[in-house]
Amino acid sequence: MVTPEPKAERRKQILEAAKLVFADAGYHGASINAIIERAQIARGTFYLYFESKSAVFDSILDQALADLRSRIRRISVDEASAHPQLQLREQVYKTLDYIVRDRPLAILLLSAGHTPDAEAAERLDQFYAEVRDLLRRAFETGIEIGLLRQCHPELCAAAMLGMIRGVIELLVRQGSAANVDEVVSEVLMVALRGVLK
Amino acid sequence: MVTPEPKAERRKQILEAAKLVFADAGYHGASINAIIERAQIARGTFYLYFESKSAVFDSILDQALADLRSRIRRISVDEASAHPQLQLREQVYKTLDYIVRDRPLAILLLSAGHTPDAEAAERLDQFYAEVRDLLRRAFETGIEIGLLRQCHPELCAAAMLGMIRGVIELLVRQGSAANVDEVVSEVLMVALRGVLK
Amino acid sequence: MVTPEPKAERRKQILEAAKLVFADAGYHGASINAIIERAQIARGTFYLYFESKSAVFDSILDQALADLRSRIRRISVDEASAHPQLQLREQVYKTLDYIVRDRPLAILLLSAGHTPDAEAAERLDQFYAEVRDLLRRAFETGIEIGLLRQCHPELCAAAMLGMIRGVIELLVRQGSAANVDEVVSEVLMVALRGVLK
Amino acid sequence: MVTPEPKAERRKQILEAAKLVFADAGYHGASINAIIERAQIARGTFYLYFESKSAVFDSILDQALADLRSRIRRISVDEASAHPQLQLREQVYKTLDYIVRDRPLAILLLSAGHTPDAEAAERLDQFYAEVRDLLRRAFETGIEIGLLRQCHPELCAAAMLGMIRGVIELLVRQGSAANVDEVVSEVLMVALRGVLK
DNA sequence: AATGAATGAGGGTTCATTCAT
DNA sequence: CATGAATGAACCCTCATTCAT
Repeated sequence: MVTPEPKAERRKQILEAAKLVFADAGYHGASINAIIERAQIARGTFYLYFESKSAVFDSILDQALADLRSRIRRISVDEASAHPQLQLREQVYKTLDYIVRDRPLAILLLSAGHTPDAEAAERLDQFYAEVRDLLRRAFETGIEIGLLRQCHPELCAAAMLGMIRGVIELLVRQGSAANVDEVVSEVLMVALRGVLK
Repeated sequence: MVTPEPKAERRKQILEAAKLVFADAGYHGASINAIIERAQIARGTFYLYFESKSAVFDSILDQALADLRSRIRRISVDEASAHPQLQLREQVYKTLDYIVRDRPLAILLLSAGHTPDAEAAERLDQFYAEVRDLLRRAFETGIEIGLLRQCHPELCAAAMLGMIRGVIELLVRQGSAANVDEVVSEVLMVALRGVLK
Repeated sequence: MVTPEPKAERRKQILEAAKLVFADAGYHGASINAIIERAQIARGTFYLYFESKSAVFDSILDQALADLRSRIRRISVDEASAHPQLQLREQVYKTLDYIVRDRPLAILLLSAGHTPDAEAAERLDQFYAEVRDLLRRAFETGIEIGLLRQCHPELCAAAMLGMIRGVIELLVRQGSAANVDEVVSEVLMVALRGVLK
Repeated sequence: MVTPEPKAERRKQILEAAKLVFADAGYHGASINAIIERAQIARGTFYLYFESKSAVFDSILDQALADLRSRIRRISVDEASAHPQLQLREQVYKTLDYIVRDRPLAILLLSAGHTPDAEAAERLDQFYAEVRDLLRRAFETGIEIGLLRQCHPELCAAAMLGMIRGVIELLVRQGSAANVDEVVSEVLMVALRGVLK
């Protein structure tokens, strides 16, 4: 064995192929046929590494959500931490960068809410709900400490999340020239002016 | 035949049933079976009024897009017209109101971009592109006449569109208590502060 | 429509084809392919009439068991009824005759206990258990009223049932020349001499 | 290698595992997977010892049939031999005992006639045919020498064989309390009274 | 001798579409 | 106009068998 873990390699190969197919065709439209053709493996081999079609999908999604979660956390307002806006900027940058670097993944994240794979849909919904909650609590704190104007936290959270998805779509679908740095700057500018006092 | 145009009636009946089913189950999950059961018609009758499954879907989408287009237009800045912000507010209100009033339609508009029905997806994409263009040109004009700060028009347009989709999702999916009026106010507040000088 | 109930006709046609295939190949070995080829119908048509492969099998079995049950009942010993041996003879004759007339059905009844269709297997087992119980109670009664010797009722019931299955197999599998009448006579002779006082 | 014939050991180990699996799940339901898991060997190893799934099955069956054949032979009526009924009793006892002691084997023998493994089915059929022939010839001889009544030899042979299978099933499937001794006595009683003059 | 990853034919089932009535 | 029985391509998945290591 030249490679250290050939089984893990194969798994990755299948995951990668599946991600492309899912991004291309959506969950339902992605046939096992298309996946194994892209991965250059036999039909049975697929089922050696994944229990079912939904299992691959879930695996892709779970990895992505774990990666995203590791990039997002509460912003601390104590003096020991960096300036809140810097923290925010860094998180948004890292998140956008991660997503945009992997085009198929981005498409998948934008569309996975509309899957017949109920479990996956729920998991993605839950992730978005988490992010929204994080944002909402951030807004509430900001209002309390007099940093933000009296905005509607839940509404603003939904709006911000929508904004982010909107610019991701721009970056990913259209061949917009804008780079991530520029996008983060503009989005934060709009967002902050929109809610700061 | 009692009604003057029985054919048109039947068509509508099918469209209505299909809209509900599509919203419930997504494009792929919506079976002709489910549609004809809801419409209380026979299998063959369906194909008397529509060429195919995608044809109904396209028809629903086209109607919605036409309705939406009729609610959206360039904002005029000549003195004879109302104040630009008032025009904007009215358009946003009418649009949101139209969408939110018809929950199945809203769900369909939010998800149609992720269908295997390529034609429909393209048409919706095109519609969103139109709106984005409209917004972009508005931003460009605003910057020219010194009303708006030096923002990135295309990016801001995408962000605004995303915001709107974000709040629609909030209104439609979650049972948020927020009413359309409130939502419009908050969204416009964020958006305008975000870009005004 | 020439035939009174074309749907029922089709159903019968499929049942008949399926019965032949099941008898030929056993439950597992019987493919939907083989069934539809024999029935000269398309793949989808099959599922128009039966939910699944096991549904056809169950249907065939249920019909057979119902037919058999209608031919078997407790033997009454009151004076108003015919002589017990005559009743017995008639029942055995009618049962054997019914089974042997339908060769595929007979094979199916002999083999259905060894199916992966658990529901069907249980139903057949239960039927055999019923028959065995009936026989056992008959033996018990016979001993009580001094008609039969002190035999082991359960054991004898199992033996009798086995005998019947044995001769059915002879009639059905081998091209034995023996006719049903002769078989019934011989079997009853052995059975009765075996247990009578 | 500690053991003198490791190959033979391994073979036995696989045969034992396979017998259990076949008895549990039937021929079709028994997967190579289940067999190698029970035998604690790798997939490829299985095919080192057996050509195919059917080859193991055949091997199991052949062994059983050889064992059974060694327990059954013509009953001699010359004066030098033991009384025919004693010979018969001993053979039936040894046979039943052998079968009932090995529950999986018994199940297999009862069901093997209904396998998709045509070769196995034929071999079992042939064995049953042999036994039936033996019985038939015994009956014919019995009638000739005036020991038995004028019964139908072939029919009676089939009936007797069925009886035996019936009581085996009782012993093996249901947890009947009856022991082999008791069963042999009762069966012989019924059988002999059924055919003796 | 032993392994287990890889194979692919074949299984049961669904569903958009057609067409004779 | 309306019907609904019939179609068959395409789906996901299983499992006996092979072969490079």
